[in-house]
Amino acid sequence: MSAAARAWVLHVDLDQFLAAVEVLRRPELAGRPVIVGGRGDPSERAVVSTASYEAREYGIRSGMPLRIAARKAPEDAVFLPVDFAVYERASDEVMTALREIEGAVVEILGWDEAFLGVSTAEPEELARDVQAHVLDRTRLHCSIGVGDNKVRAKMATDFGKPRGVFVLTEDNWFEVMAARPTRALWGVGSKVSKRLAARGITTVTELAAAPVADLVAEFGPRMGQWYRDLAHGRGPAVVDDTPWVARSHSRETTYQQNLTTPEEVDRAVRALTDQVLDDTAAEGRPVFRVHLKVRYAPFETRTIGKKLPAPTAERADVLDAVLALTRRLAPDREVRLLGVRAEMTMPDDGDTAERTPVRGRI
DNA sequence: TCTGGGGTCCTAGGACCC
DNA sequence: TCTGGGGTCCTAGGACCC
Repeated sequence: MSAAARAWVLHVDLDQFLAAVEVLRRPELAGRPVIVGGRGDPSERAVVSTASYEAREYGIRSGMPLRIAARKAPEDAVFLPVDFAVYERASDEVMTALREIEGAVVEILGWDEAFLGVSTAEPEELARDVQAHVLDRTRLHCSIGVGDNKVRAKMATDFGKPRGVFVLTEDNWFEVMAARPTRALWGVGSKVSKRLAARGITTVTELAAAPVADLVAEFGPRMGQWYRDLAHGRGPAVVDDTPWVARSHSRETTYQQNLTTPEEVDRAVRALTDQVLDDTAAEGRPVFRVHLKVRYAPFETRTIGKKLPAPTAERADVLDAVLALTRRLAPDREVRLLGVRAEMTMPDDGDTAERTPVRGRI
């Protein structure tokens, strides 16, 4: 007799998504090291968005500066610019294919990944069917993590790459994860892993055994509990397909030459603010808070923000607020990157209450 | 070796009230 | 004249994700 059907979470993640899409429209690139990033010019300040598996053999990774990638790349490597519109279309096709899976609830996480909520007795078999269906519809390969919740499904995917399926549940969680560094957990980044290490916690096992009171003291009530649960592989299991509504829009630019004068910074901020306001205006939603992100050369990032006196759709008001923030910047330091973000009021309540659903965090 | 651009959400601590 | 303690709300800044 076969196992009874039960609820599972599948995490679908496209393999080398950007590079794969580029190879689809340029078949002659198949088998060559393909590096997608920036404007495709490896002499510019930009980073690798996606490297094909062939490029990864040379140590090229996402997030690596293009200049470094160029140094590592072999002669037949191809550098390509990021082409948002094309990936957007490919992503839509993938999500459409996923929604064709009978009985699946689809929660989109990003361009190239989604959770599927399913009920089945044979989750691995279903995962293989999903891979075949996505390949049939889009000619793109994906890896799938199968879990008894979102955390385990998400973290399982890496073990299945490329083109594989991996199952991570309460039964094998510690067998797989115990000895790994805390940084391997989804949501533990470099800062948190360092703070944990300072308290003698370096592995998943150590975090799982840490007194929750200690973690709450260090990280606050919510995150302290969350990190401990994470180390046990515990997490939410409900997949939610409610359409996503953006909370904010932002624009960022890294300048090829640093900005050295307040006038240059001013001009740059005006241009970025205009672009952001085009995005918020397109949604017809007022702005209630603005942020300015600045990266001073060589690499110190600061974020400053300001809530507006009242939500407004008036460009001049928002621009004034952003320009006021720029006056708080160090006048004598060179600026390498500027970013402007506008948080928008939600359609209904006019404020930040009722923040569901959530994308980017489970 | 030198680090993108798009997002979401949490926490500390001050302000304010009783 | 000098001074409580506790709660809640709000603002600003930062950490993390793909």
